Amino acid sequence: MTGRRKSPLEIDVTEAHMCSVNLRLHILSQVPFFAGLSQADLDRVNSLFNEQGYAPHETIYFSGDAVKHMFVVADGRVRLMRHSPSGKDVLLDILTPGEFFGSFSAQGDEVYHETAQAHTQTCVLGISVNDFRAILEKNPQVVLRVLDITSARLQAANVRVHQLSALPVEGRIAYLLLVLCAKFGKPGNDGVLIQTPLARDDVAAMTGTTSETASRVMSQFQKDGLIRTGRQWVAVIDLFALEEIAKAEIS
Amino acid sequence: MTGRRKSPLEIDVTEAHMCSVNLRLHILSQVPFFAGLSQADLDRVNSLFNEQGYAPHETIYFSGDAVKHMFVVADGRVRLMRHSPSGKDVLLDILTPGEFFGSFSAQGDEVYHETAQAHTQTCVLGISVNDFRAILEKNPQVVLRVLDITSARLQAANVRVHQLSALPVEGRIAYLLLVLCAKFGKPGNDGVLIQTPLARDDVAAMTGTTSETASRVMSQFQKDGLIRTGRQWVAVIDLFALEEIAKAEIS
DNA sequence: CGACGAATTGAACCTATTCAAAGGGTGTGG
DNA sequence: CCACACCCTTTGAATAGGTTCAATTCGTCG
Repeated sequence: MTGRRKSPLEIDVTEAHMCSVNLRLHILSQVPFFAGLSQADLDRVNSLFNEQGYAPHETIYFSGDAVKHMFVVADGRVRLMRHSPSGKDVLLDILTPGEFFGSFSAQGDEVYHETAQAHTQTCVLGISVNDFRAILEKNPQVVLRVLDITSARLQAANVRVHQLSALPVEGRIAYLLLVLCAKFGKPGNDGVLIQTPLARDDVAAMTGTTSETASRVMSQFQKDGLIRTGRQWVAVIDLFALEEIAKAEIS
Repeated sequence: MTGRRKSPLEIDVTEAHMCSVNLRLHILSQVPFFAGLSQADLDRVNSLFNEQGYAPHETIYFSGDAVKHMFVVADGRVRLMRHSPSGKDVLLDILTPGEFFGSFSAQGDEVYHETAQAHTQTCVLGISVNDFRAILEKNPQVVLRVLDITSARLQAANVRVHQLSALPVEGRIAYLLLVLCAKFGKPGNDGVLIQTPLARDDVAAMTGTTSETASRVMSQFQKDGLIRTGRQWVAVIDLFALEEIAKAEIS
């Protein structure tokens, strides 16, 4: 019935998207900062989470909402974004199973600073900030891991600041494709497919440009044989060439 | 002898810039994540730090250097920056006494991802990453505080990404001045003086533009009576107007 | 005072945005 | 199974915002 589809993306068409208990435990054990816990601790932690399914474009929380939960992606893709009154939204990140979002500062923020939205069919595990803080206070190694992850994200954010400040659009898009490739890449027939829906709008919102410009740049990349792309999908063919473009700053 | 100076900035002209033992202890006790320690612990921590003086523009470490120390600013101002091959540097932050820099992920990065440079006469306290990690492992509350600070910085970095993506230069500079005002502002005769040397180049490097454009924008701000500015200094007069300009697009 | 570095200002140029219209893939409903 | 409608994508042309290069002015310190 979908034999006509040209898109190489594997899509998940489950209905009410709930995850099995097995999947839950598997996911939690894969979350980097719970990796060190014993099976017993893990079971206890698991019982503190409750799950929730979301359809594409459904909002998990809005920027400005009071902080109540910390979340882990169990299945699907979650978008983290910031809004502007002008309507020009910024896409901070696309999260994949095992990644967490929401509040994770120990102090506890008052409100969320970004909006979380289901990007695909999604199952999300949530834990109240109080419960999460209790886990942090009881398990010092967990805090250290959370700190590591937060540091890495700060790192990545600074790279992005650098690029937005110093690189032209071409370079920023080239770099973005490399990052997404490292995160979502599945080697396929020709090139590495970025296994997530990815519209020109998304690329634009992640690189601080417009969908038209993103389209122009990516069309050029395709003409030059660096990528293959279609509606909502991209596959990277020539990683090395993209690296060169991302690194090349107008001397 | 400096009666001819027009600059309202208070500058520090000490020679070899070393800080007294009293100052050291005072600074360390003010560092947010050592705030909870007992006097005895504080003394022990203090003995693990060694101090170092720097003249303006001296480099504390280079981006790419192997990570060996974590630092705390004791006196003066420190610049954190990233380089580009093109020479277009990005200024990530200007640090003030009590703030820390260098590596602080528990895992330990291999190399520094940014360059630290003295912005003024500066005294810096350094601790080896091993010693610092030992403190983290012994004092869980300290880790929680480090996590909070890191989260706050991630927060700020994301705001910057948002602005670079969605705001025109005018708005970004207006916002920067507000941030610097909150951090360095000293109320004075007319307006709030930003108590740190601040060249047009610096403003440009923090907002992703050129010094010429920064100059044009700030000249306009001055004409409109929003700020007073001279060589290497800025005082903010109309906070509210700047907020309006900065908010023009931000939620 | 004199010299150097910082700031200003002008004009040409260029990148990326904006507005607009046409072309294509996807999946739904007939 | 086809056809249509919807949304994503492409492409074009005009415009604006910022950069670049260059020349001048100004402030600060020796």
